[in-house]
Amino acid sequence: MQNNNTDLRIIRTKESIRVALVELIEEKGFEAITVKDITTRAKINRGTFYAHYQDKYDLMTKSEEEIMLEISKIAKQNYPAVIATLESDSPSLKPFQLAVLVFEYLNENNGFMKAALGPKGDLSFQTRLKDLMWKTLFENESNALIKEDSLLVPAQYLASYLASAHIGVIQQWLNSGRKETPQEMARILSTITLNGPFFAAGLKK
Amino acid sequence: MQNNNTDLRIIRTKESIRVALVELIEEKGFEAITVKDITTRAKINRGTFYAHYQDKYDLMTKSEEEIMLEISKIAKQNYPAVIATLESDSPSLKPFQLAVLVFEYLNENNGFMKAALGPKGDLSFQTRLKDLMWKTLFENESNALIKEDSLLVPAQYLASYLASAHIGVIQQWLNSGRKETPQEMARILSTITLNGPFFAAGLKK
DNA sequence: TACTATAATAAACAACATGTCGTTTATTAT
DNA sequence: ATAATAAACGACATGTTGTTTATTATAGTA
Repeated sequence: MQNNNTDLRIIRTKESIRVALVELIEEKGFEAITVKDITTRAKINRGTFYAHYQDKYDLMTKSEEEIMLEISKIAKQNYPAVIATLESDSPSLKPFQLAVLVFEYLNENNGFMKAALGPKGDLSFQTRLKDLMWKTLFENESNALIKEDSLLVPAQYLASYLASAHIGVIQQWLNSGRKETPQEMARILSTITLNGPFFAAGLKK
Repeated sequence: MQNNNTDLRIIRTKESIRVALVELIEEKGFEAITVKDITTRAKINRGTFYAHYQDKYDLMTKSEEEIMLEISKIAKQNYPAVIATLESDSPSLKPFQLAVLVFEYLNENNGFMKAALGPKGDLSFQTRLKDLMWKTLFENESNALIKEDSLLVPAQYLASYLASAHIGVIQQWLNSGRKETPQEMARILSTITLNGPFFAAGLKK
């Protein structure tokens, strides 16, 4: 009796499907891909694909879930410390460290991330990733944003602003060839957010 | 000899196609829509659709171009004044006024905007809209962002940050039922951007 | 009002993608 | 060695696409 996770044939098949998927998304975009494209590229029979996944959306969702889980772990393990630091007087170190971890993870999974977050990527993934960030910022039990009584704007717009802005910077980094190191990107993102975009631009003193 | 743009049959047909498109995007998302879906909903023959549009992407692109053109006009007419104000000492009035104009336009075209920018919308439209903002911020001839010599971060990340953040707030507003007025939204967006997100949250003094 | 150009229609077409079969072959675990 | 399982193969019904045909309906005009 073989195990689903140890049978070499299954591992090989799924691996080649994943590789083909990433390649094809970068080439023609997720929506333009057919199941036949994937199986031809992966050199497997079309029937075999359907033995493992319901359709291309099922494949994409399952690939995405693995990524989301990892990012979620990183965020949950580090977010409370970030907020605590922000509430203190020197909010400069911890947010930077969390950002470094995230950018290092993105860097390692660059192939999939670029494909999924790029202009030909998967809108539903981008939406879910934003939701993850949004909830981390907004719905967390010990969250400063919703406890704070001196908010100048509604908290949900603050969360949307931050979540979209951060993902926008990540997309720019991925699509322009990741020329900066994860450390440098973490510095950039922290600088803009902590100081405000116009201060970071030198347009406000 | 009838004119392409005045024949009532053509106007009626195109109008019903547009209405059907918006409805269907909200229901099942743009990518899941078939040409048959559109023509059934619009109560026209499928052949008639192909007499006016190449495919559903052609239809979407043409609908989007009208929107983009209007937004682009608003931005181009008002952006120089915004930058001029930012370079002076009291950068608070003009950005707000530009934002009001944009939010009023979005409010008027709420049906299409919600469909196209929503979670089931069109990724390529969102990408192009960001590009439009990005270029307005970054590539404009008389642009302070690229002239400024006291930048703390690379200008393209600043532009990506701002473009994504703004569209994120717009999406949040559209998807949560447009409870705030365009004026209120303009205030919210201006406040976060001019002061920085953490100042707006009261987390930074 | 009656005419005529043309838009809209119904119907059929080949090409292709989808998802599902049953059968055969190859590989794995015990 | 053998039972279990995955992969490959070919075939099938179904649905969508984009195009084309002959026919009907109608808007603008003389």
